[in-house]
Amino acid sequence: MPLPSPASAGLRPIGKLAAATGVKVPTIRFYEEIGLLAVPPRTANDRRMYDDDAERRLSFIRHARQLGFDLDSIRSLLDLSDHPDRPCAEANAIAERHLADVKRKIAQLKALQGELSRMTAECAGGQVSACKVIEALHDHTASL
Amino acid sequence: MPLPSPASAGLRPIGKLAAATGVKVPTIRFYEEIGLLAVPPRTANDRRMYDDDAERRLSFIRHARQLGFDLDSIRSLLDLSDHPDRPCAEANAIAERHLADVKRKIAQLKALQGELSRMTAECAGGQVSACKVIEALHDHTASL
DNA sequence: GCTTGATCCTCCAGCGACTGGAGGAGGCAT
DNA sequence: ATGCCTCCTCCAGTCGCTGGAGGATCAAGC
Repeated sequence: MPLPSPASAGLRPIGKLAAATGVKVPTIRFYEEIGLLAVPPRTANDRRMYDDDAERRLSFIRHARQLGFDLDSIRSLLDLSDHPDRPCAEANAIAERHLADVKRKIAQLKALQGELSRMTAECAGGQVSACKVIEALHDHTASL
Repeated sequence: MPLPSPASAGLRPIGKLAAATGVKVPTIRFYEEIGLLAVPPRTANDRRMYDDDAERRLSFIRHARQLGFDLDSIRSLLDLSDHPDRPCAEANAIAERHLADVKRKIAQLKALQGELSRMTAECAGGQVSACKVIEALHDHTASL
């Protein structure tokens, strides 16, 4: 047996957790601060020690963030994940709401893309006084 | 003649400017604070008074914001707009950089859209324990 | 002239989701 | 024992606003 510390199976410090999950150290502390991640046990010298469960939870958060969910939604999703007996309608609703958001943003960005393409395409590269980009921005009749 | 105030042709207070441009009053003050909008003259009682030029400048900023330019880019674009003799290459570069950014974001969001669609489509509406949404978030092999 | 309500002023805190730095203590490897 | 790495806390900054407190002033109606 390695050490007589209390049930220290596979505990790692915050840096290892960060490396394992791809979440930066300050971000992990931030998640703890806002109550998204449980307060972990500490060593005698105040170092946070994390188990596999914490890693799973953090990975969950990371995936959700990569998918663009905001932290409040993730809070709800984690809560649901902790209660497998509850109906999954709420999880679905959160995901679909987010999907609708994403679609809306795509539409918006495509409109921007169109505008910007037109602006840059028309610019022949002379002086600012003839610049279509600057002109378009001065134009009151912007089609947005 | 209306008033003997010094050359007060078409000056309006901040609220009128806000109404005319669609930019909120605190935002106008914010733009002034960060040096994007020139410090306007004040009345004896400290009220800011704006002329047509200020309105044109603010409209320019607003259009640029609607097109998604960040304030630093807008600062540069305004600067260029003030110097019609300069070549417009820089303006073009700013617009094209932004366009590339927009395209990148669209691609990213489309990937998200795909992921989210798949997740929600597969969910049959039972319990959380069988929820594809929650499952996908727990899954380590997220395809992003 | 007086009252009422709108507008203006300054200052400051907050949003979301982190990010990074200062300043210091502790741990690990040679 | 040396030296570097990691950890700790606290705090300020990012971006582009937004809104509120608390107070002064204006314009219009009566």
